Amino acid sequence: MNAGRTARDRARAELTQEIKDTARRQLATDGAERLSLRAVSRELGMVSSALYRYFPSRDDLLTALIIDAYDALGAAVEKAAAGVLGAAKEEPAAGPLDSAKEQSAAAPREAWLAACRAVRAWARKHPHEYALIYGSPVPGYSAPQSTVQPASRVAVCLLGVLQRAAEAGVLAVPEDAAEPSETLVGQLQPLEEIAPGVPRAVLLRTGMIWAQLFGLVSFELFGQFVGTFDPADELFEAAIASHADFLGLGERVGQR
Amino acid sequence: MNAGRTARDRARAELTQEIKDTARRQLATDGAERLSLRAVSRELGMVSSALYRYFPSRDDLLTALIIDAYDALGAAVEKAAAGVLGAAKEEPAAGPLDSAKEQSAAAPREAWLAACRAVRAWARKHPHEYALIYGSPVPGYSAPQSTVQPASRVAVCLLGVLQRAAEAGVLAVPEDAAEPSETLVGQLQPLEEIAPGVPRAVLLRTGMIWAQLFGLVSFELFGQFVGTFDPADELFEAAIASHADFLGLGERVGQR
DNA sequence: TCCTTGTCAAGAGCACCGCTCTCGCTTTAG
DNA sequence: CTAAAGCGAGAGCGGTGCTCTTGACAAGGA
Repeated sequence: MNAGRTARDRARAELTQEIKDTARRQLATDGAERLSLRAVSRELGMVSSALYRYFPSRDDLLTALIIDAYDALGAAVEKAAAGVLGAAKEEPAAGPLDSAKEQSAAAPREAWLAACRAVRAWARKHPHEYALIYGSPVPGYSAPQSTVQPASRVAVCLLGVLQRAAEAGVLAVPEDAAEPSETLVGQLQPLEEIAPGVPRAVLLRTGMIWAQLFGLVSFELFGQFVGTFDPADELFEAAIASHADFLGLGERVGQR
Repeated sequence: MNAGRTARDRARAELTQEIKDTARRQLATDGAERLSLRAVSRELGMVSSALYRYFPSRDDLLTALIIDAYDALGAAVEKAAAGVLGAAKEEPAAGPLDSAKEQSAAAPREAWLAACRAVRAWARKHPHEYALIYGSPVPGYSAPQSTVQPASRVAVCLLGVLQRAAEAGVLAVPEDAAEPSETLVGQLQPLEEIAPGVPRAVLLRTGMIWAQLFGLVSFELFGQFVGTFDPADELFEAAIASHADFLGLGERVGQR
């Protein structure tokens, strides 16, 4: 990490980070639209043109912030899921066998719920960064290829939880789930590669739930709930519980 | 409508509409962020300052466009739902009694699905206007009170479909639906006033589904599905079908 | 009929924006 | 040691939202 060979390299890396930090701070106070290179450079005590040595354009700075945001959210969600799964894994011999089996059955569901809660918590903590990545895309701006890998981290993490559940044998394929059509099977291919072993019907449902999870968070954050579900805590809890049921992550195995 | 008393009033109304139309066109091509008063005035052949006689600021123009967008979407959804409900109402004596009853049972579900499809269709047809109302909120801008009524049109329409279903006795309260907590009952109050007769458990689920529906549309429109559910038609159909089941709008009454 | 009153488009101007180019200076690499 | 590359500063271009002033014009009362 500190492998900046020359002093110039180190200075450059530091200043690049400093620019991103100040930009992120301005993002939090004024929003993405009002983020201005000139204001950032002013706050840093340098002239605006010097900033172009580090980011070729305003959009490139935004792209860097977008990638950072995806990564931060992904890390938060991964940590939350791993926390539950790891904890359940570390104490397998705590109680009698029966209780241990129950625990390992409940762990994936709890990990799923924890991941969903982490998405909401991170979004509420960094609303402008969330808006940057899950709000309307910037007009002329089209997300460069470099964003797709960080962007997929949350989805990959959620799929990982389901795969763990499938491996542990606690993923009950919902009985009323229709087998996906031919077209859908093709579209599910990427998901299948990420989480082999998860039934296609569940993968399809994961696709829906994935989008819908962010729908809930976005509605809360963007103010669509004011007047009704203003603190959306309970609505969110009810929703992600029903999601877990819908995916076959029920603690009551086989139900529904 | 054409009650513009003086010629001046009429000219003013016309020009106001013309400004909105031009702005909407620019919105469709360049996005909200790049919408510029100067460009609008240039296209209209007037000087930029003259535009401030009609809209006190850029944000006010945006507000007008937002309200128009909410109204257009609301009208499209209402039309789609009414089309199904009206059609089912007009031919009650087409077949034998048994068939007629089946039809009236299926109508609310079809109306629900039609409304959801109308949301998606309108969004795909007017992506920038959709982004304006369901994307990230403009930074410093907070939605004025005048937007909340148009904003609620879609939700009211969806609730209306459910109420019709409840009145027709084809809304099967899902058996595994938990009764809302005290807090939630309070939050559901506004929904209850809009759609009296719909069970609270269903109202709660409607709140979730409402947000989740727009989550699906947003993910598709904002490019989150590229690489997987690229034409999202089938995913969307599967999702809204599961929504209808979830709400108790099943054609298979009582199931699930 | 004239004259007041209010509305209008136009223009100049302010402060800000993204971005480009040139100019010296310093650090690096050969 | 020298040439090249990287660096910050400054000037400048065309664009933006917005304000203020000015003069033309139409409507309505005396």
